[in-house]
Amino acid sequence: MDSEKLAEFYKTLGDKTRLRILSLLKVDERCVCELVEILGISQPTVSQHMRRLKSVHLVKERRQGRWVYYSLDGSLYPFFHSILESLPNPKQELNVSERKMVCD
Amino acid sequence: MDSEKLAEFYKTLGDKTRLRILSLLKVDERCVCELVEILGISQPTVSQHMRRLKSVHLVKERRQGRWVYYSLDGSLYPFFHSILESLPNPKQELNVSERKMVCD
DNA sequence: ACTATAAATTGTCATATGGTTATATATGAA
DNA sequence: TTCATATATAACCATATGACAATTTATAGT
Repeated sequence: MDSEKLAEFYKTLGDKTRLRILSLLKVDERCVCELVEILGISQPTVSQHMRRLKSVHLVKERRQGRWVYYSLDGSLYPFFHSILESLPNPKQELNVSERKMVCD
Repeated sequence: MDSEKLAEFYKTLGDKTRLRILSLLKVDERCVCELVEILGISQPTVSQHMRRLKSVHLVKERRQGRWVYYSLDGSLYPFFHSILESLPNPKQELNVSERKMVCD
């Protein structure tokens, strides 16, 4: 991978909201509307972030009815698991019942 | 590390020029004036990049006379070596004699 | 076909970024 | 001290970015 593409990749990681999204996707796939609720930002903003994450193949999408579910897709990056490990735990992002589901 | 600081770290990596600098420092420490010549950008621009790289502890500096030599300092990051490995080879950045020195 | 809902796109705005030139600071040599 | 050189900082500018509201597109259900 050349500097240009690699920089694009890191630039995509260089945003607090996108890191939070990746943290959440570590736990489970999510549709846009779920992310909107959990993150407390507007739907278009989430969609833009997902587009960007998708453009560097950090996530992939799965359409199911009206919903588009996003999940991690780091297959391109040999060091992707290192990056994932470095992400903060998403527990605090989730509400009580979700957190319970994650941690049980 | 929280999302905020981690994003700052990746944002610092998210620039082509800074990645080129890190590639070069993989080979050996460099002073600012060397980087100016190799990279073909102005001295203030290099200094700004070095300040930013230093601010997230990706490089450290060593003053020697009038020169400030910068070298890698990824001690903070457990996955730093993974990131370094992903950097493109800096050979093409260097001129013939430098390349010879690096590769011999 | 009509309605409702999920997601994507567009337009706009404030701020951040990466480059430049000009200037200031720091160090070594004469 | 004076001069030369290496580096840092400041001021500026064009472009990129991340947020929002408004709109469009897509899909499911009635």
